[in-house]
Amino acid sequence: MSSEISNFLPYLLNQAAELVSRDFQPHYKNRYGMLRTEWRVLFHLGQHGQMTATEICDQAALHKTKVSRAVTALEQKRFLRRETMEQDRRSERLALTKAGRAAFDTLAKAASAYDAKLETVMGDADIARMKQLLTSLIAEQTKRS
Amino acid sequence: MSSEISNFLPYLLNQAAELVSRDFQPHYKNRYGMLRTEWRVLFHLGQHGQMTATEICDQAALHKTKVSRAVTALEQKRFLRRETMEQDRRSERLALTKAGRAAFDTLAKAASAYDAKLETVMGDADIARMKQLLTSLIAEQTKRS
DNA sequence: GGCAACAAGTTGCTTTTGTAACCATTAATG
DNA sequence: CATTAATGGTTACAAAAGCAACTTGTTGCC
Repeated sequence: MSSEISNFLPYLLNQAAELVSRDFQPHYKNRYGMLRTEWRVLFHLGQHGQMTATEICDQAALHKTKVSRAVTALEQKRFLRRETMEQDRRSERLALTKAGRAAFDTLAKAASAYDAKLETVMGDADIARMKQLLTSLIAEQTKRS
Repeated sequence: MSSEISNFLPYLLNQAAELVSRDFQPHYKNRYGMLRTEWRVLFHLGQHGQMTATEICDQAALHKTKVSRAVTALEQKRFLRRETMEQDRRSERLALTKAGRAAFDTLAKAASAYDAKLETVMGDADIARMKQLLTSLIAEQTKRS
C-alpha cells in the first residue's frame, strides 16, 4: 500500500483540500454569498488588519486578478473599504468595514468550530501536528518561488 | 517560526495544495498537454487498471462532469480507450492505451522524484507523517460524505 | 528634465469549472 | 409487464479562473 503512488503528496493534498473546503463552503456561501477567494481575502484582512492587495497576493499565494476581483466583490457587499495611499498612489489600503469585521468574526468562529470538530474525529494531537507540518511546507514552498 | 497566519485547517490545506500542485504542474502540462483533472484520471487508471467513470468519481472525489470531460480529452489524446460494458450498457470500462501507460509511467516516476525532493527539504519522517495524516483525513471525510 | 523600466491594479478575451437539465438504459413496484 | 424511479454518462449554459495587454503612477538613470 505505501509503495503505491497514491502516496503522492500533491495528490493527497489536493484531495484533502477539496474535501475539506467543500465541507466548509456553506458557511461563507449560504450566509454571505461569498466565493472561496472572497472568503480568503476577507480572512487575511481579518487577521492582519489593513493591507494592500499585493501583500494579500504574496501572503495568500493568490493571483493578482483573483484578488482584484475578490476585492471588488467584497467592496460591493460593503465588507471592505479601500483608500488610495498618499505615499504611492498606485496602491490602495484595504480595510474591513464594521459589517466586514462582523462577517469575519462569525466565520472565524465557524472555522474554529470546524477545526474542533475535526479534532474530535481525528484526535487533536494529529490535527495540531498536521497544521504544523502544513505550515512549514507552505513556508518552504513560498521561500523557493 | 509560524505566523499569525491561520491555524485554520481548510485554509492551510488549500494553500499547501495550491503551491505544491503549481510546482508539479509543468510535468503533465508541458510534456503531455494535460490538465490537472486529466492527470488525476490518468493517475487513477494507472494505479487501478480498468475502471469505470463512476468508480473514478468516487475514489478521486471528483465530479461526474469533470471526469467525463477529462475522459473525452484523454481519449482524444489516445491515452485511453473506452468500451461499453455488456452487462450494463450505460457504463463503460476505461483502460489506458500503450501510450497512456507510457505517460503514466513517466509521470509516476516524476512524482516519486518530486516527493523525494520534498523529503530532502523537509525530512522524510515529516513527509511520511504528513502523508499518513492526510490519508486518514481523506478516509474520514470520504466516509462521511 | 526626459525617457525607459517597473510596479499596482484593472479589463478583455479565452479556457475551465459548476449546475442543472437531459438521453439512454436498467431496476423497482403496482 | 407497464410505468415510474434511479443510474451512468453527456451537454448546454452560466459563473469563475487564467493570461496577456493595458492604464496609471513611480523610480532610476543619463
